[in-house]
Amino acid sequence: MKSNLDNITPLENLSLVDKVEMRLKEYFKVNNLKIGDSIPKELEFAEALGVSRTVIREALLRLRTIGVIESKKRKGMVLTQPDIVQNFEKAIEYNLLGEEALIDIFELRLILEMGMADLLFARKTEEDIEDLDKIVSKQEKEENDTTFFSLKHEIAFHGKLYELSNNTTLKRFQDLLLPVFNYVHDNMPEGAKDFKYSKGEFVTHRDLLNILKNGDAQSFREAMRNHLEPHFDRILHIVKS
Amino acid sequence: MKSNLDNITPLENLSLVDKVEMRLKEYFKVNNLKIGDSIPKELEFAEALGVSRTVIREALLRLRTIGVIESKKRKGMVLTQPDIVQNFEKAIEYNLLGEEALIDIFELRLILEMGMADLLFARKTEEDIEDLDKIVSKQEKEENDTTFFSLKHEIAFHGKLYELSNNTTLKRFQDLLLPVFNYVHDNMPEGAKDFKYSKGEFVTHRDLLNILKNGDAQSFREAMRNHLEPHFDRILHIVKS
DNA sequence: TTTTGTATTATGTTATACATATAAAGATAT
DNA sequence: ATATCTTTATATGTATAACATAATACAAAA
Repeated sequence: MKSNLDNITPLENLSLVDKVEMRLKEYFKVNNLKIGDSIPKELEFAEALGVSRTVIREALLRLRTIGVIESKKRKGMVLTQPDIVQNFEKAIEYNLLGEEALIDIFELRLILEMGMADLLFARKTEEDIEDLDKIVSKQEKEENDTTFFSLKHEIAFHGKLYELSNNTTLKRFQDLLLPVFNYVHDNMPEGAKDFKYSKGEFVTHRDLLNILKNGDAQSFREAMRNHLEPHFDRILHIVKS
Repeated sequence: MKSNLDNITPLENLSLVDKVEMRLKEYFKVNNLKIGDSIPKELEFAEALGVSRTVIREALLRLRTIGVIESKKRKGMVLTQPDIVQNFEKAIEYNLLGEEALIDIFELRLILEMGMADLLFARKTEEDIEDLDKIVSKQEKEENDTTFFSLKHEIAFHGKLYELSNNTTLKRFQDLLLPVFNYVHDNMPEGAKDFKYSKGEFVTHRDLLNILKNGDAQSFREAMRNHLEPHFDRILHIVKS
């Protein structure tokens, strides 16, 4: 007789709260509840499901934590549109992300900047261009004065690009990715600023802006690729565990 | 006497749990706790902060929900690496995302696919190419047989691309974005399949694969842009509210 | 009509007791 | 001495009951 433990499944080890949460999710689905709809009060759920109010509260608290419901005293609880970025944000606040996750996120940001060219060209407005112009001009002036490279301008320019995309989720995403970006930037090895660009010259924010004015998405992409080359160069040579 | 309510600020309206959560976060920071470290038990926190165990539990539950801590009976609680994608995932499961958020996410996916070319070329292996080849061959065969366009192949191919990136976060991200992608795809207006490509011809998966074999990142980007043109075309003409 | 007080109600908080899983120590067998 | 089986202590999980608090509705007063 051959023993095979692959065919035997462990009996589910779910807590009551886990089960209640599943039931709640099912309840929302079956009743086709939408944003703004209110749900029964805790005691009613407790009675209906035959568990204590404590368990119901814990399950509901989970939902509140991920932003699916909101509760108000006396009024009860209503379904809300979850803020998908917010949870991300909270998790990051605790500074518990490992090296690998940080690298992943850093890469993610490079990917986003490379990929959003089409959106920029489709959504840009005259005002946006003017704003960008101001940002670039200010940078040029200050850098002339101080010969000091400031992350501030970096953030202002690239942040504005995300704004141009007119994609709220994307923009908020980058807001949240900024600290990570800074972290990796700060831990940059010495001499990284003397980076040798393969094409010989560096694409500046001014260059990018000009392309945004008169060029097309494709040339913007390649210019951005050059602009980000030092970062790409560093990242692409990291061997992940 | 002129009454002016601008100079009076509302006193903060935080719940006890809110405050406790802040204290906990501070506690982690001050003690410089890292992943794997264990934290005091509920009763100790309760006593130290002078609140009931319930409140502590609710605050800790929030942390557990976003994946910052894990708890085991008798053992206590330990800090864990938060799974940043998981929270995203949970929020989406409740089908409460509004039209605008869905569009944002759909755009995000297009951006990712456009932006990851460099990563693909830096990380691709012989095996990856072989796998992709199998996927494409299978698709070609089945489509010849049935003349039936299947999302299955679409998912297999593009999913594999994400895998190539060797970026776990990115890959998991697209896993989670798939349902949204399908949703938008399913709600595609009739006739979208007869889309007229601006350059006259359609870049197939086979074409992309060949570029991945012998070409470079830049040409891959432009090929991908063509491949995704119907999606871009649709998205870029949506006027957001 | 507007303001102010009052009752009501659902969530927020406290307290206490018990259930349950499990790590750790101790006992037993090999 | 090692392995396996019991026991025990313990921190989280669940239940119950009571009270606090804030927001709402509604009545009373100005």
